[in-house]
Amino acid sequence: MRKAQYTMQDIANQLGISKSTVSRALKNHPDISQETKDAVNKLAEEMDYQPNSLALSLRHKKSFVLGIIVPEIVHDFFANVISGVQSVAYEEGYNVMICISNESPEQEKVDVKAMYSSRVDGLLISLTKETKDLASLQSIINKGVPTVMFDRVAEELEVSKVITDDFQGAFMATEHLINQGCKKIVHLSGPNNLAISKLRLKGYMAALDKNNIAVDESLIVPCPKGDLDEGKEVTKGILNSGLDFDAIFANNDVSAIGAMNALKEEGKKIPEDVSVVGFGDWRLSQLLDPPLSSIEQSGFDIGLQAAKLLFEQIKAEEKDIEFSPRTEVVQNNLIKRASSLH
Amino acid sequence: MRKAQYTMQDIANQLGISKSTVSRALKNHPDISQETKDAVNKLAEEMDYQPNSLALSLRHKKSFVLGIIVPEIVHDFFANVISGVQSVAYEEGYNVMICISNESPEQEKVDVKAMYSSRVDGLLISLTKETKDLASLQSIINKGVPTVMFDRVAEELEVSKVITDDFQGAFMATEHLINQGCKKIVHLSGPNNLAISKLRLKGYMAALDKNNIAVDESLIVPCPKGDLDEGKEVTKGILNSGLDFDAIFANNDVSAIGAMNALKEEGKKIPEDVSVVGFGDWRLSQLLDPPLSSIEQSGFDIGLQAAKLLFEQIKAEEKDIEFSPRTEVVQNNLIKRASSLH
DNA sequence: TTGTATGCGTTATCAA
DNA sequence: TTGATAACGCATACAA
Repeated sequence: MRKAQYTMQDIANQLGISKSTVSRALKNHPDISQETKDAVNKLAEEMDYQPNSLALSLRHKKSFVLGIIVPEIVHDFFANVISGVQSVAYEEGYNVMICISNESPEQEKVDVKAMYSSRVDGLLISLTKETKDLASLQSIINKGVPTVMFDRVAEELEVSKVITDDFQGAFMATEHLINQGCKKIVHLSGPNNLAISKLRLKGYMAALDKNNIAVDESLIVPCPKGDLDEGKEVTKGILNSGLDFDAIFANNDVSAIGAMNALKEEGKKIPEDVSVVGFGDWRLSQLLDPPLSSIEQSGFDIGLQAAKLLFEQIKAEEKDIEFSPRTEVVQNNLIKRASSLH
Repeated sequence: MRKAQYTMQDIANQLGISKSTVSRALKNHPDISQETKDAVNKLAEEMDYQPNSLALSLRHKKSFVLGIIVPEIVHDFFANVISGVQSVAYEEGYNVMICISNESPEQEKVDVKAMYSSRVDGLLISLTKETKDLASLQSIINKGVPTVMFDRVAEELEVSKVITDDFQGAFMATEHLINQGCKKIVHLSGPNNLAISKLRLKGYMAALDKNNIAVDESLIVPCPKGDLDEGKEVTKGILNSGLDFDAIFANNDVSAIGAMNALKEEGKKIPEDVSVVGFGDWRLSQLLDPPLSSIEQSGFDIGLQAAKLLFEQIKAEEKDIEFSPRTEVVQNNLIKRASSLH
């Protein structure tokens, strides 16, 4: 049977004082005599007394818990986000409660309600791919729970958001290739309907433009599925078509790997014959042979920024200051190839 | 300013009834008239009333929260464990609170205390690599919090544990190679002082033994560091030494990739010339070219088993039944190579 | 310097 | 069928 927890009342009884004195002694209240404090602290130590956060939270209407809802967790990006959030939460003395919506909008709704029931002091959320109904999220926002969306955000909600800079990342990747001397850069582009695909394409074109390289439409090859086989096939296709190119900037990390595999099979050397850069988030870039340059969507930084933004809001609210939602754009990082650049 | 939350008292006031009636109506208590129930439910719906779990927890001395402490989260294995735990927790109507000890024993202690302060109904923990002092963990166990350790467990604690079957996994990997016709199987072995290395080596030897293949000591090559370069160098070394072999079973996934890279550089075909199997946990096995067979330490299953074991214990305790700690061993899975086996 | 009383939101016991 | 009250563990306004 689970032992009853020790409470302040227990300490008070043993010492023959009142529980409010114990309460004050434990938090080093100036009114309490050193003598009493010492006695209380000593006994608390002996009994291994641990305060009950639940009672505290109820009392203060503040749980010191942050909620985070992610679509999946077995994914470096989201794992990194959580890691970033945790690091900020720790500093602030907060705990983190996690829900995984599993890409299910229904689960997501349940999660949002659970977060409110747990009275989290703030909520971080990245939406499911299929989330349409924002009612439950809107509802928790209406209830005044500070909320920050990240990565997969909903434009229509008036909350702070943290997103990656897709344009800038693509720009960096492309310019990185240009700086290596590449002039005919293939872009494996993503689905046209996705905002991120468009932004990455724009970044690619902007970099070319800045460096006075004309955009060649035939170098922009769609890779909508973004899987390994597609990347491989598409790359073999352009190799066989005789298209002249000296680099590939892939919209997607998996497409990039597919492309690398195709290049190697066709006897091309990387990066001597063709340089490849991918856009994505995966620590295994360095396990590939040769290692792949990549534009990393820094999940950690996103988590960091999102959590900081959330705390700004939480603190503003505590002080009853108005807080205007804003959107932070997190810079991407170019993970340099381990081998030398040509 | 954060709006005040609605409480049962608010519903009661508006309806001119008492809060206890509201409480009963909301949980469909048989004593309450249908009329009242309908009125209460309707108003609760309108006000978007959400019960306060904190008050509930305090009242019931039960938080419906599971705590999980992992050394890191940006790691497929632990991410999978969390995923497995979540799936069980959801079914039981529990939430999950996560702490990341970041491989720091100090942080771990803080986390354990935080978990107790939050009055989690159960704790899952995988230790830091350097954890020596188990006092805080012992303390929370003494307080009667159901606890299950997984993967990195401490022998000396009398709690349930869930671990992977290293012997069986290595046995499977080796027999998989034998079944493909391999007879001279190199084993890239891990650090001698680690229990898992020994178990994997024993599994390798047992499989050979069962299949009447003599153990050749020269085929057992140490790869203590387990990094990419080591795997590559060691493999090149054995290739240059003229050692005759037709397969590699690597103790570690990264060593396996290093080995593959070396083989490819030396013009060996995989799996035609040499078959490779790794021991580890990484979804990218299928992104490699060729995809690598691997013995997967199923983090998800570990999480599943650990959580189930934990709930068994929680429920036994609620019913005041005594519960004896036990250790579950989770079977590994062999992820088959996508290409055909020879 | 310390004690008493009250409330946080909920449920359960006992009356009505 | 409903209401009043106490209790969960803690902090604080007010008394002493």
